[in-house]
Amino acid sequence: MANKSELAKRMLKYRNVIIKLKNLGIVKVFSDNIADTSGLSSSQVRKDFSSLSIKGSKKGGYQIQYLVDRFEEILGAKNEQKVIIVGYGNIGKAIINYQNLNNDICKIVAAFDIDKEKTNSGLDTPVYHISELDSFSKKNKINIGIIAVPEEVANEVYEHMYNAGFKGILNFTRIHLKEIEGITIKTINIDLQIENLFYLVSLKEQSKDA
Amino acid sequence: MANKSELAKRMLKYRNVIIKLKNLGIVKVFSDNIADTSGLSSSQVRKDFSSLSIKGSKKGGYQIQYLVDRFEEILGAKNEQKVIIVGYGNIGKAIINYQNLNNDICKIVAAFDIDKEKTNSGLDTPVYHISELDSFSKKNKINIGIIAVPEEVANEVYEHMYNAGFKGILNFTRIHLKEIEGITIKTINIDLQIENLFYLVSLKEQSKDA
DNA sequence: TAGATTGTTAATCGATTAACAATC
DNA sequence: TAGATTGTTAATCGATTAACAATC
Repeated sequence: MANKSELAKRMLKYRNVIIKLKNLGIVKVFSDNIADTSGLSSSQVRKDFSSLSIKGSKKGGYQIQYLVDRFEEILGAKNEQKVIIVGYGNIGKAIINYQNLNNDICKIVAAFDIDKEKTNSGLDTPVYHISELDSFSKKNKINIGIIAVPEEVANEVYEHMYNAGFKGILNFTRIHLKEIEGITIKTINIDLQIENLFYLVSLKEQSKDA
Repeated sequence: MANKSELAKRMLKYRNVIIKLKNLGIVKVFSDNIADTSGLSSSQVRKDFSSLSIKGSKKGGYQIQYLVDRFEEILGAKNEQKVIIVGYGNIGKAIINYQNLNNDICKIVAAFDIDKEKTNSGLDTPVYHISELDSFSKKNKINIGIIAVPEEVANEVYEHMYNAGFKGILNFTRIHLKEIEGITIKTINIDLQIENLFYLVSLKEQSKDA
């Protein structure tokens, strides 16, 4: 289960790293180089490449341009995609700011909120009332969205989006959204990560004292 | 390796979920309830609780107040902690906005940037020149920081913070920062998550067509 | 008692790593 | 050739799950 998702994550890492190496003017790389820059083991790099039918030459390593091409082929050309966000509170706004800057991966083309006071179609990222979500996403063929609403309504919004035909959701709330057949969910829980960091650091400090 | 970190992550999840259940007025829970709300299996909940010496009663489940107390004991009281952020560009600003809102976990008390034009000690979150990082963090006993600088300088900033005695780093760049003895790193790569989501969704759509 | 749930052990599952033959 | 690196298989490692005895 974690399988596909983890490999996919590594694939994206590989592509990013490879593009960076190419930009540095490097022409060929060894599994070791890629391992170092991506924080993985060389065994894993070779294993993944092998499973993706990416060929290297013994002794010669991998041609960087070939890698770039292969990954583009496998992952699809990297063209900007459109997403919408539900929830135009402070967090929603912060995400919009974060995302729409120096980012060629995706663009948040609209926000939706239940509060009519917040709607404003004159902004760079227009804000519509939630009741317009279905028609907007259908019209613009958008099926991936971000949830940045208060926890209490996260599941409700999730269901709404599911019914509206969304296929992918990026969840910024602390609530666990149960994955239903036909929809993929990713959760980014920044608070949890920070808490986790604090906890791990405190653990280390304790064990050092002991 | 992933071990400790994964368990820690689940522990934080447990605490969050348990507090929510308590706030709903629930008095006792079964491993099943916790599994559902946290997206884990009941086996795992029982196993984790067991390894944390958290006792339930057969048939009676777990007393919620007891759970709250135990987790507080284990994880430490949840009091706000201070962090700083390096990088006061758009992303840094977005993170500051995100973090300092409705969040009792941590507070970003200062930002640092190399650009003197950006320094401004009059803001809610004051911005200082990077040269003041060492003295500020020492004076305020801060050893956890966020990196939100351009990729090219991420490793440089990382080294700087390491030398300044930082113990934990939350990395918002796409660069892999190699963990050194004595410092813990968490990376939050929002772009990668979104890319990943797009990729997984497209995979599913393809397999459906086939 | 009958039914339900914990606590724990054993089985499974899968991911990662080690190792090395093939070979450039 | 000698040395180095891939590609792949086998071994390891650990995490998750299943199952069930204990027991409330």
